[in-house]
Amino acid sequence: MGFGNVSERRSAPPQVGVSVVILALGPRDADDTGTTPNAAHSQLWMPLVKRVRQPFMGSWALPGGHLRADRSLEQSAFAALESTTALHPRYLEQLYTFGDPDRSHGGLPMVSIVYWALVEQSEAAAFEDGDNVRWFPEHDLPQLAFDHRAIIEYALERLRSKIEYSDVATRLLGPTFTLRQLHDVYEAIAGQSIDLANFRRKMLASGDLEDTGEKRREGRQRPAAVYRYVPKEPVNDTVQRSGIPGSPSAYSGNHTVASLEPRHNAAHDDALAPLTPSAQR
Amino acid sequence: MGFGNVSERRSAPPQVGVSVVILALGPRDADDTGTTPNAAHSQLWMPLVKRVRQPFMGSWALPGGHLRADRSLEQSAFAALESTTALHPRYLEQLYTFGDPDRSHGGLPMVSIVYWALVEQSEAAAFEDGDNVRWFPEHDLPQLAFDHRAIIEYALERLRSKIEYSDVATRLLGPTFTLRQLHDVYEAIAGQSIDLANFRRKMLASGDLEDTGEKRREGRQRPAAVYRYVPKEPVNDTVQRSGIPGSPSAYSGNHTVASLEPRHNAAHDDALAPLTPSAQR
DNA sequence: ACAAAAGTGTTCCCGCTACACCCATGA
DNA sequence: TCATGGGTGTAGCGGGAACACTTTTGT
Repeated sequence: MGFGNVSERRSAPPQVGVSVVILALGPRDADDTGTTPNAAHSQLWMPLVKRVRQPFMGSWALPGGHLRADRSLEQSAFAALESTTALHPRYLEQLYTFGDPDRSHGGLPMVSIVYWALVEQSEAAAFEDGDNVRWFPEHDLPQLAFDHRAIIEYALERLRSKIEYSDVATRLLGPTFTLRQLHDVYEAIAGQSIDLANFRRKMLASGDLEDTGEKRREGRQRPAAVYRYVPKEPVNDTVQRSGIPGSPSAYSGNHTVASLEPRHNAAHDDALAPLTPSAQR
Repeated sequence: MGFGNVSERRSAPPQVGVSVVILALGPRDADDTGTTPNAAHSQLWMPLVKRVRQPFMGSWALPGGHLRADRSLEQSAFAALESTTALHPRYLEQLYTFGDPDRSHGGLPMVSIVYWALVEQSEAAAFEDGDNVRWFPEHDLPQLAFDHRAIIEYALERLRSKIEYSDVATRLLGPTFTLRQLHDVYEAIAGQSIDLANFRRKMLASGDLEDTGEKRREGRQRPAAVYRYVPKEPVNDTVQRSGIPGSPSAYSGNHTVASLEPRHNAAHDDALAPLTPSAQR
């Protein structure tokens, strides 16, 4: 392998890899343990892996993997996600590509194409921590390798903004949910209280929630109506090409079920949910 | 160099490069020539380069270049931009990273980290087309190589959304401008008419425009007040690390003046204006 | 019957739209 | 003095925030 001299190595292209920020809703009340002050609402958790080599050996880092020329970036991200955590995300979207020379801190210069994923609560709850993979709550992260701390912050920002004009919130829950559950998700992400009455009206007014007819009892009081996310947006499947954010390019492997999921309207910015199999706005 | 067998090549990492979508406001009325129907408002133009090799030889493509391990992605994007067009963008932001295996169409599998840039009108107007570099209007693009057409579409989408909560519009003009000029930009990007009276009020109400005291005559009637973009947002320069979207990591080279520019509030999505030298929001 | 959660009503305010209007300037 | 563009006024609509209220259920 080895490159020639220093200047050759400098003008050479850097290494490239994929990393994933995986987010899931934590259990409702882990705060009775006294660790967190008194979190009124739930929190987001994410799995991290322990580094076994320098630099940052022993620190925690985002799950990651390599790129392969015969796979899409999304597939590579998915592979990285699955290989370390065996989770099935309900949402997966490119976040940003990081490539600053000094982010490697002594390692090889590295360009990281970072994705972020949402996993539904139940699946995350079933996951057992191992020696080298452990879940951490958003507000109590350990020492992180490289610039991963900032990357996570950025992913959370993206989530916070995206919740306002897309269906990401529902991806942290199962396919059906009560308005209170959804409300909890919004509060967890926003980090502040939201008027329940107005929230409920706004959600129902959006027209994207369909009453399943079921009732579900969350606490031990009156059961709540159960809804499903079903956007009315007719889905315009027109000029989209593969590899383009709006168009998913379906996995070749058949991992990731949880597929026949809602489309959503891209009100504002960028990439949509590539996990969705059909093209969308 | 050559790789071994097919499967080795498949699992090998793909090539990586940078491309840039460069946008500038076109001249006010190129429509008298009869080419375009009767464009009420200005249009966006972008420079493209002609490909001189297969695949897509002879087609037009986005300006691009290589990555170097000793340069940030932004610097590489800037270099690519400057080497082909010698322009000085007033805005530069990462757009998306494309890496689908089949986007190469017979060439080597290629991951493209795409940036988009805004150039001020006057500079773009001064630019002379060459044999291999030519400006095209948004609504009359030629045959494009690879998935570049879709990439451009995506960049335009991003611009359209970003105009609503950031200062990108001003980056298509000089450092100072009249409200009418700004209005034109908005119409060009939105592609539709916007009530001037309300527009003016909204802009002024935002508090980000400062009256310079000057007057400027655009047509040959009453001169208009000249404004400067000066966001009030106090700029929180806190925990930002280099390589992270919000933090610019200033060019090592000193190209790109046009630097002491406004910060803006990141209302919604993702990367801010990395051209801005000071950290923001 | 009481507590807790589900779900509804009502009021106020603010921002955006539409469109009418007045003012400054040069030909 | 008239045309053109700069700039202001105003009435109405609609969505969100605040918060009081009713209904359903389990203990």
